[in-house]
Amino acid sequence: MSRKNNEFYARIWNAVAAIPYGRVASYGQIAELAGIARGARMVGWALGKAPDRMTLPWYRVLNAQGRISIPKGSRVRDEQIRRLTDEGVVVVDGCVDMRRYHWQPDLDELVWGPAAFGDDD
DNA sequence: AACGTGACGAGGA
DNA sequence: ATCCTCGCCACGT
Repeated sequence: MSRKNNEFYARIWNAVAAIPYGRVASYGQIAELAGIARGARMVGWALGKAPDRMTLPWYRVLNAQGRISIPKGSRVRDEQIRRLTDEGVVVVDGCVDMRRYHWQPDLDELVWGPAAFGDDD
């Protein structure tokens, strides 16, 4: 913040806010959506500084492997698992099945557009 | 200006 | 599959 990059954070938060309920996205994915290629690390950093993290679906952001990146023992990690589970996302040992919950904007549009429902397989 | 840091990611051992 | 190393980007000291 303090710098013009404030807009840069806004984009990240905006991208995070775009993640649909019950779905998850990776840091790298959010970075790209925010226009910051390979800026995955920045996403996590920005989320930590998010002023409105209470209303932001930060918990829907995981690493590319579908694994929660927040260290164990952290109160926040526990909250993330709790919130995801509350949305119907199955979390096992801090891991989520990306094949099932990964948010794919393109596919999402394809699925929700026509008439199908979001549950392949 | 330089070096270290982090809620990352890809690739090699 | 797990562990380690290196590359990335922007920030903090």
